[in-house]
Amino acid sequence: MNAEQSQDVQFRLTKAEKLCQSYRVKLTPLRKTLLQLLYENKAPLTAYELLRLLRKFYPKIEAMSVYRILSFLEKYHLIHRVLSCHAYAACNIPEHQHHPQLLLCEKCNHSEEIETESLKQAMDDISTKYAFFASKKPIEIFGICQACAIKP
Amino acid sequence: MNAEQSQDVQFRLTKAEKLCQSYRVKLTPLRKTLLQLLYENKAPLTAYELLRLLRKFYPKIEAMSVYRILSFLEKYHLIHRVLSCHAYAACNIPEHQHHPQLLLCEKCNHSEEIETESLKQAMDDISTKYAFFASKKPIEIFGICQACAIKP
DNA sequence: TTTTAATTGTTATGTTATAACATATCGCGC
DNA sequence: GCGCGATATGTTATAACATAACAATTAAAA
Repeated sequence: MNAEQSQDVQFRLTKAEKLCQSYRVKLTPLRKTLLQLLYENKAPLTAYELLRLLRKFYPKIEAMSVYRILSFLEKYHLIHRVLSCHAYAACNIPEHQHHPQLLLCEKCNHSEEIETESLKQAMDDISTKYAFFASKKPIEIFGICQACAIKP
Repeated sequence: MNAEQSQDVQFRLTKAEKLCQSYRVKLTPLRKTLLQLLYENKAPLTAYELLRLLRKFYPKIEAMSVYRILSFLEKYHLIHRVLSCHAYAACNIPEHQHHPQLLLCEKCNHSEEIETESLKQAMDDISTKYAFFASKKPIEIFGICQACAIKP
């Protein structure tokens, strides 16, 4: 990770801290470390991948704790649970609630959070047409990202 | 299940048989029974739910066989794998390949396969805007269906 | 009829997720 | 500082989902 990226991670962590303060909840060291791991990874990480990574800092941590932390972070919109790949991705815009839209690359596993107006519009159309009240669980779109498409 | 529904199941099974014939593959009794179970259920069923149901007819069947049959049926577009709930739903329009759009009710678990032009359009927009080549894995939209919304 | 491919059986194990209860730590009123 | 409740984490067990590897059987082609 280069200096710019590392700075970005720090910036996002600070933002997360402030958000937690505003919610009157605590971003404990454990929670912060896990969040940092997600910030440092473009690809969503599974609970057990996070477990292995966390053990470098907290050798005795168990799966249960990881799941608890993930629940906490999800509750405060700091991460998205990516249902389709049993994994968890950092949220890019935790400061306002939204219906997340995720592009998931099937080759490199990277996830990109997007905000596309026509997709929002489509959701509205569906609500109307089918009287279906969509929740805010991420819409997961699979495919091949540009970087992977141009690779040999 | 009433007579009309039962007739519909038979109709879809016949259609599935014909499709398999056209693909030169076999819809064996085991595969057909599993498919029928999915046709008879509005809600997607998990592999292990299917296992329990199948054992009424094939008492000695194991999980592995269920997964194999599910792979087969998915390969020939007869069912969709619903990633988010580890479950499998019958496809409504197996005769032509498409990018499935699923409405999943969080209360009653029913799934409805829809075809909404604006959602298709949104996918095209995203392809263009992000140079992202979407695959045909189902788009899963969560929420509350009309029937559940009006219930007490 | 032989031989080849497809299907199904069997056992073992890997992966993801939660339940239930114990212990520790923090913040607050006193 | 002390006791108390709330929050956070530790610990163990187990449920739920999924695949690997190899054996046996059945169907179809040569």
